[in-house]
Amino acid sequence: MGKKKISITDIAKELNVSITTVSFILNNKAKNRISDEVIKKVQDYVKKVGYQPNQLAQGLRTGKSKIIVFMVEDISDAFFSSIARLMEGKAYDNGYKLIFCSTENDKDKARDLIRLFKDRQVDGYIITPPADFEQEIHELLEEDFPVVLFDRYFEELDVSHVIINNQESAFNSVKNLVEGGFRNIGYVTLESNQSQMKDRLSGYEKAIDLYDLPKSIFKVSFKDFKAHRSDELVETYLKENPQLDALFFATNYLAKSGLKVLKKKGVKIPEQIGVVSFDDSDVFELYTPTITSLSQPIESIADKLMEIMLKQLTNIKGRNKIIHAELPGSLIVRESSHK
Amino acid sequence: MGKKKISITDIAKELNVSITTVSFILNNKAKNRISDEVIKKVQDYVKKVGYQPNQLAQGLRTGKSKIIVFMVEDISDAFFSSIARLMEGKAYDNGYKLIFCSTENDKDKARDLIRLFKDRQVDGYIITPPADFEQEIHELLEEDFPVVLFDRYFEELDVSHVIINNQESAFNSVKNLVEGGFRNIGYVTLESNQSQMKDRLSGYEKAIDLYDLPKSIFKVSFKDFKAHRSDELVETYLKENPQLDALFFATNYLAKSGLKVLKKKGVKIPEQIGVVSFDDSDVFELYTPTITSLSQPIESIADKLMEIMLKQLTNIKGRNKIIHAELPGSLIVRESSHK
DNA sequence: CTGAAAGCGCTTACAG
DNA sequence: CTGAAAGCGCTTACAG
Repeated sequence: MGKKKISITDIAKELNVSITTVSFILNNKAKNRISDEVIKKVQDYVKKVGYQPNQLAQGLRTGKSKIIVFMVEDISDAFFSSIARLMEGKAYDNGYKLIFCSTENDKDKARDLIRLFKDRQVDGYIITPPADFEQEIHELLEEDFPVVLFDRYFEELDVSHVIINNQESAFNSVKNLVEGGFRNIGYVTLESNQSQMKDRLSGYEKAIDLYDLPKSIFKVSFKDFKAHRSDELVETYLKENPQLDALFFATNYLAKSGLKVLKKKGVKIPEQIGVVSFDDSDVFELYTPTITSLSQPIESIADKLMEIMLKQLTNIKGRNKIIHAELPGSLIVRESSHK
Repeated sequence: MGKKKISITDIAKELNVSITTVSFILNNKAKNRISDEVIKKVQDYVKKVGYQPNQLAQGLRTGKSKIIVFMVEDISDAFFSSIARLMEGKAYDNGYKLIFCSTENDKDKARDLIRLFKDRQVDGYIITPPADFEQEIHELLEEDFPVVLFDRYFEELDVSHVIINNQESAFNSVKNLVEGGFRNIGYVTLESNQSQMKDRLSGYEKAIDLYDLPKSIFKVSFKDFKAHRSDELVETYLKENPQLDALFFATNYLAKSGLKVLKKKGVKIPEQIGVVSFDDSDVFELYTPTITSLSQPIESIADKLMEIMLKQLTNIKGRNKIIHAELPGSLIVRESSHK
C-alpha cells in the first residue's frame, strides 16, 4: 500500500489542536470562533499534505451522499447520453456526482434501482419514468427526496419536471409537411400512454384536423420495438397504406427503422414520400436526402434539470417550489419535407 | 418525512437480540454461531420490514464503497455509451454501482476526477486514459486500486487492459479497399500518440507497404477536432490530394466529417472515392451508399472489462493477475469499399 | 477562542 | 450459541 489515507484525527494530533477545531476550519465555520493564527496553521498543513475528507464518513454523519441519480430510459441513446454528459460537468462543479442508469422503460427494473439507491443514501433523483410509475414517484416525494422528472411527466403528481412543448412541436412538424405539399401524412409512434407520446400524438391530430386531412396512425408496441421488429412492422404499414405521401415519426429510432425500409424499397424521398422525425440525429444530417427533424434543446434541458435539482437540494424540505419547465423544440428544416 | 429508515439497532431492540447477532445473520456469518431459531426470527423480521443496510455506514466500516468508476473519453459517444450501458447491468448484478464520467481526453480533468473519486472511496477504476497519463495510473496501482484500461494502454505499465486488435483491424480495412479496386488510399486520423491510434496507423502502413501503394496520411489535431474544424481540414486535405481514390478514417466521427465534405462536394462514393471507417455507426448503415466499417465487439469488450474488474475486486491485492485481453474487430463490408 | 464527547450505522475481534 | 464494545472518519451541540 502506498501512502496511507490521512484523517482529520491525524491532522489534529500533528498540529496539537482538537479535531473540532480542524473540522470547523475545514467547513468554513471558523468565523469568530478560531484564531486567525490557528486557522492559517491548519489550512497550510491541510494544503501541504493534500488532505481530502472521507466522503463516506461525511455522508454517514450528515445523511447526505452528494450523489444524484440520473435514471433514463436508455443511457446508450444519444439523446439521453448527450444530456448526461452535460449534466455530469454541472454536478461536479457543485460538489455532486452523478450515477447514470437505464430503466429500459421497465417499471420493475426502475423500482429495483430506486430501492438500491435509497440504501446508498442518494440525495436526489432525476428520472424519465416508465409508464404507470406514479406510485413509486409518489413514495419518493413522501420521503422528501428531491425529484425532477424529465422528458415526460404525470399530471396527477405534484412534482417538478422538465419537458419540451411536445404538442406544439409535433403540430409544427406536421405543418411543415403540409406546407411542403404533402396531404396524406401518416404518423408512426409507439404504443404508449406516456405524456410525451400522448402530447405528440395530439399535436399531430390537431394539425391534421386543422388542415382537414386524412388521419393515419400506426403504433408500434414497445415490446415489438425492443425485439427489433419495428422494421417489418413499418414495412407492412406502408404496404397497407399506399395512399400515404408523407411520414412523421415520433422518435428518431422509429425514423431510422422507417428510413431503412424506405431505402430498401427504393422509395424516393421527398418525391414519393415526405419525412419528418421527432428528435434530431447524426443520421438525418448525413442521409440522402437530409431529413427534417424536430430537435430538442439538449443544453437547455440539462441546464434546467440541474438548476431545479440543485435548488431542491439546498432547501431543507425538498418538496417546496415545484417547477414545471417546458422548453421549446425547434424544427430543423432539411430536404425531406418539401417536394 | 415518511417512514423513518430502519437500522440494525432498531431490529436488535425489537427482537431482543444484540446487533452483533443481527449483523452476523445479515452477512451470512451465522453458521455454527447462532441458533436456527434466532436466525429465522431475524430473517423473517428483516424481510417483513424490508430492511436494507446503509451502504455509507458499511462502506465507512469496511473501507469499500461498492462503486466502480468508468472513465471514458466522452460518455455521449455511442461507442462508449453502449459499453457503459452493458456494464451497468453487470455491475448491478454483482452488487456494484457504476459512476460514469468523461475525461474529454484532458489529462488535468482526468486527474481531478480521480482525486474526487478517491475521496469517495471508489473501489475500482475502468479508464480510457488520455495521453501521457502513465504517472496517474501508476499511482493508482501503487495504492493497490484495481485498475483496468481499455481502448488504449501503456506499454510500460503493468496493468490489465482490454483492447481490440487495432493493427490487424486497420490492416484488414485497407486490404478490403485494395481488393475493392482502390490504389490511392489516404488515411485520416487524429494527431495522437495513444496506443490505439498508433496501432491503427501502423496497420495502415503495413498494408500500404505490402501492396506497394502510395502513402498519404492526414492528422487532425484533437484541438481542431474539438473546435469542429475537422470538416474544413478534411476538405483542404482532399483538395490538396486530388490523386486519392479512397479514404480510410481512423474513427467514426472523423468519417462523419469526411462524409459531410464528400456529400457537400457531390463526390460519388464509391465511383470516385472509396470509404472505410473504423468504428461502426448508425449513419454508415443508412448512408447512401452504405459505408463499410470496422466494428468493435461492444458486448465482448463490456464482458471482459467487467470480468477482469470483478476478479481484481475479489482479490485482496488488486494487482495480481494482470490480464491483457485483445479482442477481434470485424469488418462489416458494405457498398462504399468496392467499385 | 477551543475541546471533550456523542453519535451517524455498521463490522468484527474478543470474551464468555 | 450470544453480546458488549471498539472503531471506521466525520459533524456539531454543549461546556468552558
